Amino acid sequence: MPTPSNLLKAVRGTRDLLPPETALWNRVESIARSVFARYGFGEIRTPIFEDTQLFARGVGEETDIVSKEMYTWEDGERFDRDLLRDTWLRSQSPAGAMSLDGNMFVVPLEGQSLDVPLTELKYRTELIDFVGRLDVAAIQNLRSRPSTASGNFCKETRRLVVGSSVTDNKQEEIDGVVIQYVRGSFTKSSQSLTLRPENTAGVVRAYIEHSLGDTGQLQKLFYIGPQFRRERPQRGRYRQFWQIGAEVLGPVTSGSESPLRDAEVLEMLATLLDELGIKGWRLELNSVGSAEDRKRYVEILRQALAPIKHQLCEDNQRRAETNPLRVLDSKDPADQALIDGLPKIADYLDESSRDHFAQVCAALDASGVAYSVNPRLVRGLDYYTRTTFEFTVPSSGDPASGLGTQNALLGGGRYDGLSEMLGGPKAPGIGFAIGEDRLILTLQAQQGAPHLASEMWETKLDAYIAPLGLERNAAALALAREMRRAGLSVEVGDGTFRLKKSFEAADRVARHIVILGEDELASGILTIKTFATGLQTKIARNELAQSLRA
RNA sequence: GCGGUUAUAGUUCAGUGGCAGAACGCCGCUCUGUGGCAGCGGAUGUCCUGGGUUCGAACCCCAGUAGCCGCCCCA
Repeated sequence: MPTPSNLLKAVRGTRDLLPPETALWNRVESIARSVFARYGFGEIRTPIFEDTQLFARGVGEETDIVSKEMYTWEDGERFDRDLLRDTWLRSQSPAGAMSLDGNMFVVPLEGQSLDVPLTELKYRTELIDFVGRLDVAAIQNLRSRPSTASGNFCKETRRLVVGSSVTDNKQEEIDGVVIQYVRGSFTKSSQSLTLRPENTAGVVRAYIEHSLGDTGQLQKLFYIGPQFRRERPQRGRYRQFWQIGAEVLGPVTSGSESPLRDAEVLEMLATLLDELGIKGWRLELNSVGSAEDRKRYVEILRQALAPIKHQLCEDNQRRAETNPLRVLDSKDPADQALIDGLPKIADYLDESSRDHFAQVCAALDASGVAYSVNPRLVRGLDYYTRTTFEFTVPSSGDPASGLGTQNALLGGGRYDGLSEMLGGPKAPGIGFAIGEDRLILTLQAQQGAPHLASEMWETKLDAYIAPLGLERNAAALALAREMRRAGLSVEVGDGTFRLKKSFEAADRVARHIVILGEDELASGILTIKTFATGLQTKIARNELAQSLRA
């Protein structure tokens, strides 16, 4: 398709879903709703954007999702330059730098005029008080100076500020740029918001906010909706993607911690995939233990990796440093033997976690749900504890997949500490999220084009009304209203169409054509033709709906 | 963020320096109130954008943008 530069298009990583494909989406969602209903889940709809802190604390500040893949912006930002200038004049300013009471800002050493909009000021948290950000012009200005900042100046500045607690009049210098931090008491001027990158944190936030735990009841909630991550698009990965997910959580006394809940969720997913008609799915299961188990294990893993690291591929060497758990996920064939020799997390679980996992497996065995334990299955999000799982379909190379290299259809796990991480009461839980985009791709690949064609066939309308002549248009719409109110699906043509054209149009979209000409209007006896049989009959207007329904 | 690849009609695509093309779809006619078939005719283009080379560029060169696929990472 030609893509002229002045044409507005869906932005990178987003797309339009059009009929008839949307029929498939609706079918998937209605099957999901019906399964969830049978397991006692109710629907929850949380906002599409939340306070950035929710994801920073819930998902994990150090995860890739939070550190570089979120759509985040400052909402309600205000910048009153006159006020800033006044406060600056009143402040004690160290030589070569400018200081603003209650704010942090950055200025080149040579001392520029303050008329240049050097800073934007933002309220962040109580601890940090304020975060300054160079505006675009100022960054370019700094970059063009030979002895000053490099390309990641902005990132570097942000990290320094966010990561450190600010004391009065702290000052530092980076590449010839003085950064001055000052405590202050500005009123709140903006809030950092983020498009949700996943929905579990939002659900738990809502659970806390509405004191759902106080009901004493186990909460079973499902959601269907878009999520957002700023990733490079790829097969089955979009920047706005859809997830179907569910969460089971509640106070311990409601049984939320029971391994039965884990098994029930897994068994429900098996049922859902079967009812959707997904073929060849596999359930992979593991336990990552408690938060403490995990921390201990990561340390042990790090130590085990240290002596053999140099034998691993480049990617894994890096992972060994930054995120040892990811080494376990590596598919590099040369490294498999070494990876198999690494300590297994199963050996470092405490007794209750081990026992929990054994009971989950026993319940699955009893319900006849097939699974395989994958000791290497670790999840990227910080909040997971104990049970983690993934459902996959046959991977790349297999045409039945449709997913390319992304063979995970859904993933999830237990998150016993998440509520407390967000400042809520103890509320153990387990949940999952299905990548709906991937689910659809898989269904399309497995069921093929004939399925989609039949989907269209089912949506053919009951009738197409062909008015003959412009004078019949009004009567045609009136007839359509009558029939639609009787529950029929009807399309109306236009009186200017030649009858031949009406027939062609009608055959494409409807099962019957109703001819509405002068004779028909006068007599009240309508002419109906059925496309499938080619039979044409005359039917009294008041018997029409009845006859077409048959 | 990195790599590969692609970009021409509504769609799928052909076109390796010399008039902008095919198939399907769309519109019309053959056929004034009867579709599917057939024949004939027609309309539709920023050849992704900008620059360069050339008498001449959809085509060659440079840069950019976007799609797709993969890597990183992750559901």
